[in-house]
Amino acid sequence: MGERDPTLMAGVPELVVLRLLAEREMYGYEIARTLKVLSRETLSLGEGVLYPALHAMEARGLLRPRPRQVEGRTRIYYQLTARGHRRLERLTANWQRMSAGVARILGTSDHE
Amino acid sequence: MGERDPTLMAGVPELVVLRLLAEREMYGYEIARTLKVLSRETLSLGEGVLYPALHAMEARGLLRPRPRQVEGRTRIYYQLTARGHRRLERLTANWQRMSAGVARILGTSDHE
DNA sequence: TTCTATGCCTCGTCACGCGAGGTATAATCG
DNA sequence: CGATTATACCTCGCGTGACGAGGCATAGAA
Repeated sequence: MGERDPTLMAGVPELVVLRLLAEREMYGYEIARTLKVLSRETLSLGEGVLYPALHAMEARGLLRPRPRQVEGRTRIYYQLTARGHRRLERLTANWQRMSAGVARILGTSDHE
Repeated sequence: MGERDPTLMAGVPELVVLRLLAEREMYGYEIARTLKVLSRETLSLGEGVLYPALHAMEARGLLRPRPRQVEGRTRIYYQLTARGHRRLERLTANWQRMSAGVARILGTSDHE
């Protein structure tokens, strides 16, 4: 029942969300907007991806919800747990290994 | 019925297989081995991934099978079609955009 | 009042990655 | 000779995750 690796599948949403939350706590809507800006439009998580992902990560103990009322609206801020930090490191390492692998393949003209 | 993009999901297997076949025609087993070596063990396509992927790509007209008998064993070499080349370009561009996006997120300490 | 932005949510689909298993031949090694 | 290893193909079934489309509610602007 340990954390299951995304094997080859990207698992990008989980990775980037964890990364953002490692910086500071944020709420869903904010995460989506920030992601768009930082990635310069190349990464956009639809809400149909984002919210289910957040719930799943919460259920796995990777983040802790911090609901707040702000100007009549409910925001659910999320904090990374210790587990979440560990997960982030792991996923980051995986991503780097695998994207490096892909880069090597893509840059292959048979040299090296 | 045009080619469906892997949205955010990696679609790495399809991408790397197309890339290898762009270089020269190869058969399944060879692809698996080559991939391992070139990516330095970081990318390994199990046969449960590779063969279904090859069949799917063939069905979509991205590659053309070239069966041959070699030393009593059957090898199915695959050639990239024109469609396959176009698909490769597209996927490559997508991959680069998105991995750049991820890299930007990962490298975020709030600067830039 | 109607529209836009904020802010949350769920449901159903679909494709895909993957492990486990299966077949068959050729070569190698005891 | 028999067993094991490498080659070479394949399928089935599972799980999960990405996604679009939709829905609810409030605040403020037009």
